[in-house]
Amino acid sequence: MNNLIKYFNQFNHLSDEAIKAIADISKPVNIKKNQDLQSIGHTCRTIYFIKKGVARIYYYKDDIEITECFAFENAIIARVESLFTGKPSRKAIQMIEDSELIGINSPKLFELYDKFPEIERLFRKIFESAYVDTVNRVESIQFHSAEERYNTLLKESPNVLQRVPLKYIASFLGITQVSLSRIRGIR
Amino acid sequence: MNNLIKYFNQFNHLSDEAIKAIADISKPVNIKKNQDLQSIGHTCRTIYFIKKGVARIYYYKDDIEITECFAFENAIIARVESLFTGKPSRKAIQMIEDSELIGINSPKLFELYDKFPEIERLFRKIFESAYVDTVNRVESIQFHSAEERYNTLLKESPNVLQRVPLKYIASFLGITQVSLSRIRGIR
DNA sequence: TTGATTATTTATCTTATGATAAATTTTGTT
DNA sequence: AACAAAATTTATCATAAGATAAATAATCAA
Repeated sequence: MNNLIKYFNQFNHLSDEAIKAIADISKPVNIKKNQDLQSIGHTCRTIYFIKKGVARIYYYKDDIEITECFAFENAIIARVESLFTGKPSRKAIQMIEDSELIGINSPKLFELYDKFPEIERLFRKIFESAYVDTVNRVESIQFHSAEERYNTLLKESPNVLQRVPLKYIASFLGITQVSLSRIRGIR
Repeated sequence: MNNLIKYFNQFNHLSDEAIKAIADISKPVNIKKNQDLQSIGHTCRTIYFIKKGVARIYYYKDDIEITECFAFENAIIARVESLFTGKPSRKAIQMIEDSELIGINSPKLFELYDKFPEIERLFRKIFESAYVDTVNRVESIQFHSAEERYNTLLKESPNVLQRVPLKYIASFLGITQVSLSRIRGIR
């Protein structure tokens, strides 16, 4: 839990009582490389914190698999379009490496919001921050070339190449694997 | 305020006291067609509710103006990447028609969160919903052709063509005005 | 270690969109 | 109404990325 508490403190300080309440609805999850953590069609009822490993969210469009995003250590991952709507998700979360996570039961978490406004505030701030990241991502896709996006990714996550297969990176960038290979070949 | 309260109730019911507290930090704003509501370089300290009119958020990339999004009646608009970070925004909000808005002072709103958890919850839900919309927007840009995106926009906002110049729609779709004209010409 | 599978690169050809310029239409102002 | 300015369309040529196929490289399992 230690890293998780450190992560929380970046957003909002919690009382010991609140930390205990979250610990009570959390449990460790270990998962092997290439396994799905959550599968397509399943409604999101768990928010995960990544202690170790790399995650990606993916979905299918016309039978082609598309990676929506990656998440690394000391970050939270969830399919928010299901978490916040209660609808089944068309997306899955897969762990790209052998991974250790902490799963927080989200229906129980939302119940805690009533008793602990500090917990509601914490997650409000976490998701506001994730929202800002997503807004910035729209900007990066909307009017940057594939090559610019590739270079930006390398700058922001220098180790992504070591840890994530190129085929996943390609669809994340919005291009085919062949195009990515061409862009990489230029230099 | 009536429509605003109706809008709020979609997300979270508020007590009369909470409504009064929000009313006390809100004021009407009227603005002429094509005027900027908030300008580039200015830090977002107001959240707007649109009673009448159409808004867009825009910014510049390499001296080219890009429209990030539109907002119509009975919606909220704010430059969240500034609202939530406190940093000056590289973006502006412009009203595309003569408009009537309600401006809510955001520093004061955030202070209300301490006294009224119900208000914090309301805005948490409002922005969670906006976050989900943005996640869906990433998906629409990431792997759909310009023509698909145009058709989706028409389906989602059938009256956008009547109210918004095509040059704004083009950059919103991530293409040039000339390309949009070509796509429209096909049918 | 070997063979099979999967990932990545390279090559060729096609296509959607960009850049630029010019023509036309619409809108706004006097 | 008439002019000017702005928005939209049309045309031409250039280019980045898609589709497909095949070659090579890396990974995995027996």
